[in-house]
Amino acid sequence: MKQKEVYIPFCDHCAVQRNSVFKNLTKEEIELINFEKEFRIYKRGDVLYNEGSRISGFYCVNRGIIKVFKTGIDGKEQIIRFAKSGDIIAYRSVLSNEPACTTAKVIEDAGVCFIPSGLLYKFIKDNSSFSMDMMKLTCHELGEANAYITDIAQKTVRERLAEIIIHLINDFDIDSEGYLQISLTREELANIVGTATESVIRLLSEFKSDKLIELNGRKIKIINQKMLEKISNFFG
Amino acid sequence: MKQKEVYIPFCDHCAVQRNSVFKNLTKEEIELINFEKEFRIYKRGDVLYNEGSRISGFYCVNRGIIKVFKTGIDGKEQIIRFAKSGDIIAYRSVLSNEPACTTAKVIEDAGVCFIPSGLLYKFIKDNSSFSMDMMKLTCHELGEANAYITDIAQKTVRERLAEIIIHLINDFDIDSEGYLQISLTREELANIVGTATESVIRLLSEFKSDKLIELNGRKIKIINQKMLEKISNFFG
DNA sequence: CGGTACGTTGAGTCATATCAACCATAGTGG
DNA sequence: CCACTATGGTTGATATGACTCAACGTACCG
Repeated sequence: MKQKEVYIPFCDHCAVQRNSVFKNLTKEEIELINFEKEFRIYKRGDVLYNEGSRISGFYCVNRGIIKVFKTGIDGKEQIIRFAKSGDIIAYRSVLSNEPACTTAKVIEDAGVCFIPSGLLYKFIKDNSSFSMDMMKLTCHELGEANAYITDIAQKTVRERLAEIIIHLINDFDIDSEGYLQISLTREELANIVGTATESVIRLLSEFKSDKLIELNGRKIKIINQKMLEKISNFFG
Repeated sequence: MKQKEVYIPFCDHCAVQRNSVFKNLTKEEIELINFEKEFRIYKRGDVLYNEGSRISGFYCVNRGIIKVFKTGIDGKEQIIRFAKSGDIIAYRSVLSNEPACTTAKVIEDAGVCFIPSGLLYKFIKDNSSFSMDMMKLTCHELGEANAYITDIAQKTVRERLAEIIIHLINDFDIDSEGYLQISLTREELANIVGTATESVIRLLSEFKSDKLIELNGRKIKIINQKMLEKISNFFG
């Protein structure tokens, strides 16, 4: 992990602007993060932390994409969420004071700030607006988790795959040519949907012959989003 | 809903003792809840609030059992959690300031205190210990939701049913004769596991012939918990 | 006594998992 | 430079878990 001329982001040009969870911190508090944080650079495949480990802080993603997953029986990953620029991860373990219930692994080369737990506790204690924002964030995530439980329990793999594609569009956008701005292996897609890799492959090529998407390796081009939404039964 | 001589519980004899999320509130704050809360009595089948509605407060269960569920496609319920004495529900919607993402319905006749949102906001603002406890609660629930996503995505119905039974034992205990202290319809069981009613029926009678449980209507007697744990692949 | 909700069982079907073989690509080391 | 290996992608054949549909039993309730 050579780091030649690493540009370390300053918090006050970074998180605050983005309407992030830090938006209600005071100048002094931001300055404190800026002082105590540790900027780290990761490459694809690097692990930020492992399921079961105790962590002494949380992470704020500056750039890149991280996948957050649980490891199920016989090692199969279940991807719980992705984190991208502006998102924080591992705060759940810090706040519930439990070992990490997930592993975080880099999907696209990333720059991440590590912020010690102490600061999180301090801000929650001192700054009730921040406290409220954190609560809002957590509760929102809980709501999404509940929705996902229902989906996974009730929808078919086909519906779920379509829905995941819609979610990825919402979270990562598509470029001017219609290409989804995140590329995942078929296995990773399977590990979000909760199915076998082969099923994802088959369904993707089904979507392709139905002219809903086009495929170029890992790049997915969205042709008919409306129809995908219809298939997914998803109204969000 | 006739209420003759309703005994309204006093908060200081109630929640605080129980090592609940309210344990770090001051005497004055507890008194405030006691003053502003509204005690309500519900019978089996009554609905506390509906998915999609805006709610102006949250609920603290004094006695009884409530099921909290989302309604999926063609009206099939997905039970997310149960709430019993000492548990609070609907706080998620209040804190995230979103409409309720679940419906809450009574399973066993219940007494419930309704506490207006304002108090929750106030306590989070004024009392950082409480704020931290709420955060801990939410984050813990989020961890459980994540675990459940993984289970539902990766385990078979058989494994999940066994696991649910174990969870129910942990949450609701068994009486001196080994009977699980919560009784659910087969359909409700199916709506936790995320499967069809018929599948639950078949698997339960399978468990019965394997001498893992005995069945008396809705009452489930636990014979071989160890084996159920083994089947469920659950280590918690 | 009929009605409604719940429980049970059997039979047939289908979506999805599993297993296996094969190809493409890229990185590695001798 | 070429085998060698690992990783990811694809396709086909086969197996099966779980759902659906349907019929029927049971029990409680007004």
